[in-house]
Amino acid sequence: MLSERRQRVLRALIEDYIQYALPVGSRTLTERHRLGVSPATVRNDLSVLEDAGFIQQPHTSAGRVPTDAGYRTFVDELLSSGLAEEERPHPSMVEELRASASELDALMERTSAALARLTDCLSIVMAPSVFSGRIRQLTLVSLSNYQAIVIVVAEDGQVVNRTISFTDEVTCDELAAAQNLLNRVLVGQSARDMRRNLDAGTIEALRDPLVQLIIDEVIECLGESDGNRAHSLGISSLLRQPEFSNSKALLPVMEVLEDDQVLLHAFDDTVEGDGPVMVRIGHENPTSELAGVSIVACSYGRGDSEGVVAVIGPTRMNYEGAIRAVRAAQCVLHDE
Amino acid sequence: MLSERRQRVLRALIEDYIQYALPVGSRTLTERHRLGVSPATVRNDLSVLEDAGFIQQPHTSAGRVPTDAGYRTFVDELLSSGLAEEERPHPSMVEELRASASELDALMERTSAALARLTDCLSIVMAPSVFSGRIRQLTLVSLSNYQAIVIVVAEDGQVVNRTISFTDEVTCDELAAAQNLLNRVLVGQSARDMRRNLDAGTIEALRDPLVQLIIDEVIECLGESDGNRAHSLGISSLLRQPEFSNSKALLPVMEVLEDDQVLLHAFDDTVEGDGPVMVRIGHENPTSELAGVSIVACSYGRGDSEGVVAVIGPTRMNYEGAIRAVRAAQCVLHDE
DNA sequence: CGTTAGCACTCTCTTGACGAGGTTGCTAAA
DNA sequence: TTTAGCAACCTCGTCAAGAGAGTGCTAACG
Repeated sequence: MLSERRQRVLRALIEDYIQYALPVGSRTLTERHRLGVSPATVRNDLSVLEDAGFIQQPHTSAGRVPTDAGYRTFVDELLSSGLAEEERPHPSMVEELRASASELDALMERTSAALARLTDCLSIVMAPSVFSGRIRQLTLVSLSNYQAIVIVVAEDGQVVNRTISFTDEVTCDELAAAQNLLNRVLVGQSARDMRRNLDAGTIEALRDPLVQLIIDEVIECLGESDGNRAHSLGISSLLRQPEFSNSKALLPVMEVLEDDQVLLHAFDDTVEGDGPVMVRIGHENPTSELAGVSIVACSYGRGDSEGVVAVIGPTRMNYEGAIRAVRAAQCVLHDE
Repeated sequence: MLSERRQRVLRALIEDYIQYALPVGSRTLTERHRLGVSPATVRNDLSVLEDAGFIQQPHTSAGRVPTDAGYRTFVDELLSSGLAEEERPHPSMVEELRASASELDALMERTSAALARLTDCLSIVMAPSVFSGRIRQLTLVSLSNYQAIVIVVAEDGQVVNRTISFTDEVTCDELAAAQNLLNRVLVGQSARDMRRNLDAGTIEALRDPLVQLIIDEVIECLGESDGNRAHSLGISSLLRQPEFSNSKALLPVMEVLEDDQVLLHAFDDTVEGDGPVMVRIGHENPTSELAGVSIVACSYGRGDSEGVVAVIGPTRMNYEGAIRAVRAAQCVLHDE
């Protein structure tokens, strides 16, 4: 266990490094913080902290830099103390965003933009899963005798659509009949439910091939669209950070980000429910491509279908600000 | 006017520079191309080409590098000769993509991915404007007595939606009545038409405040969504290019790209109709942020509403490949 | 007159040396 | 346990020198 002073030293070092992005030495530390001890003492402490794995030197005779483990204790301390739940974060942001966007997509987009601006990080806002959410209504629109669009409105107001092609001619009347039937049977179910029922073969009416085709397409479409409803902004914010000034450092991150599949699963273990904020630091990330960045994320929404809001930045990010901002975004998106 | 040999020299230099990304000198040029003259002669030619503004030296005693004007003549030559229209580009790509995606959004996404991969550039695919396209059908879905979703299906199958809030209670019956009325009056019109008719006050039935509110929202929604339906992929491709190895060079480009407004207007002057490919090189771009990159773009679609497909890369991009790929994408997206 | 060879010149890039600046670890004293 | 002092270490910037690459110029050649 670290003595109280050594904790203070670690904390001071991390704060300085977050601010200046340069290795911090013992003298600088005593000058910038009222530690009440001499540089020599701090040097001893730094040596202990290094042995404990919280900090390291880029090379002999440079200052120290926090390790992932160092950030981890820093963040844990933050989360357990100063950043108490009761603090209402950025009330202006919440109001402003709520007022500006009447539609979920727009709200997500603006929230993402605000998040990127506030944190100087990349931000990601993923819509609640429409696959696990219930269906409110289903509409079929004929494009021709061989094509139609199926539009699904989810319980929470999200809308997804898909074009269906028929091998045989389908009249408008048949389409209307199918629409009525499907609405009677499917409303209130999720795609997950549908798949289960379909496998079980419970419902007699669904034997009709047209209806079956449409259901298949709906299920597939709902599944696919989960990956596509992510807004991400703030690459330019990342580019401004010194750790990404050589773009080689950014490449792995961008590769992950441009691959929907990876992105979709990057937050699988985000705590469920309107829960606490998850912070993953550097090598704590599941994929090696993300070993150089930290992710602050939490889910939002209620019940079956939850979205994710997250920021990604260098491990030297402002964790306090990021956690605050992500909490605020969670508020904004919660009961829209 | 340049002599035939000097044109060959210019072309050889540009091809080499595109390939190796290093300044090219006279000796290298004679070694890599069968120019049939000595380095000294090439030196004279290079001097002439430099005076004419087609190439420049990064510093005395380096090789030469093409200027924007140099690329311009190179591209004009390409467009007028080797890259004849009749050449069917990448037939496998067209087929593969067409088969894989039943929905416009998915097709755009995949086309964008293929384009980025093929060209090693950033690719942008923008959906046809739903603002200028005609409406096929309009659906209202009640969320509560004070909220509803309006879903607009465009003639070409695109679907956009928006949540509307009412100040006074609106029953399902009222909503249904409004839906019927709106479908009778609006189908076949574009948002542009609507605005005109609304201003003129031509149609008596539209005096109803609920109907009027909905129309307003529809028009606004269609206008806004034009900016949001862009798919862009390939940032990682750009990051791999040596000109963007220091990310400072990428920053202005990313800032433009993350600003929907700018992006929307970046292609305003793209030739209309299923027309030729537009190439804008470096400083030919309207905004100074894009002075370091080239854009190869063309529009696709027919009639009222056209989309745009484009790639953005360093001025040292493979113009031939990019033009081919953009044409192929135009084919893919044309009659979907 | 266009083309070519030769040569001096220029500029960058790399290398090595050197000093300045900053930080550490150690030791001995308070 | 804390502190002051000191030697050692490493990086970074500058500087000089040399290699390498390429140019421009001049004079000769067909």
